[in-house]
Amino acid sequence: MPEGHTIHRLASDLVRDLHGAVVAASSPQGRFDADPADGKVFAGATAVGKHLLLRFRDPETELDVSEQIHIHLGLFGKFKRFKNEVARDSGAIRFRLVGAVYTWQLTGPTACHWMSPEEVESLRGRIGSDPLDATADPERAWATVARSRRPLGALLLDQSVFSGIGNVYRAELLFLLGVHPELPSKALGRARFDELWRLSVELLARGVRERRIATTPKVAGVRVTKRESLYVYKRRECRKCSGPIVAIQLAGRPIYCCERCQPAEKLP
DNA sequence: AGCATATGACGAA
DNA sequence: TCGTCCTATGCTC
Repeated sequence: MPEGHTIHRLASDLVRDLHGAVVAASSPQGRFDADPADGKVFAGATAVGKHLLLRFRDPETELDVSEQIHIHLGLFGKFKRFKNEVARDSGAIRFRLVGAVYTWQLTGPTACHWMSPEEVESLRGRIGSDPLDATADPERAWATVARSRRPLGALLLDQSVFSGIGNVYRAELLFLLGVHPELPSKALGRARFDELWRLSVELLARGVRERRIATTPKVAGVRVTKRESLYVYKRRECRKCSGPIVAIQLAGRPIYCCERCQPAEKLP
């Protein structure tokens, strides 16, 4: 389920398992040149929106490998963890990292390749405000939101404006905000933008903790069931008003909303 | 066994 | 806006 929370969680799990360890790296599928990482020290993982960057160090020279592995899971990608003795060569494994105890296996990514420092810099430059990045600057997103006539529901999926938000989070965020997905972005206003950013930070962070997207409240601190974890995404009936949930095509993908709780606004 | 489906993004037109 | 790529999973027959 790769929206930003998945990638940030992945980065911290990889660091927890492998940081400082010499790793064996390979590409059983043969579609990636893992050799530059083989026998190197795993030196860190960073999530940038939905992008994952992996760093390595040469154990002899103590020098960092200047290129980093750039991974983007896309819609189908998975990066799964196994105990070393259980991991096996099934399916199309693009990239495998073996540490002392755990093996991580990547399948189906949209991207898995080496990136030069310049390319990494350029990637960071084109990625919008990331709610999961403590140093993120929401003013950058606001600058676009305040000017654009595009529907807000389209901007939320545009990774150069916001990053890490995907199709589930965008639907849930707009529902919680009570805003119709087709509202022209510039009509949102500063107060509602601030609330949108606050909700994004809160919900994506919760996604990292719970390893899934959940936007409905816990009852007595208890984790809600999967069925009850979302307000509108792929649902038929609104959890608040029991009205119908409609799916509108926006930015090429369906966005689910309750047009009673998220009324279209009359614009001046 | 076969098929529909999926939380993404890109390039061509 | 459309077609294309990437793969696993869970249904249906």
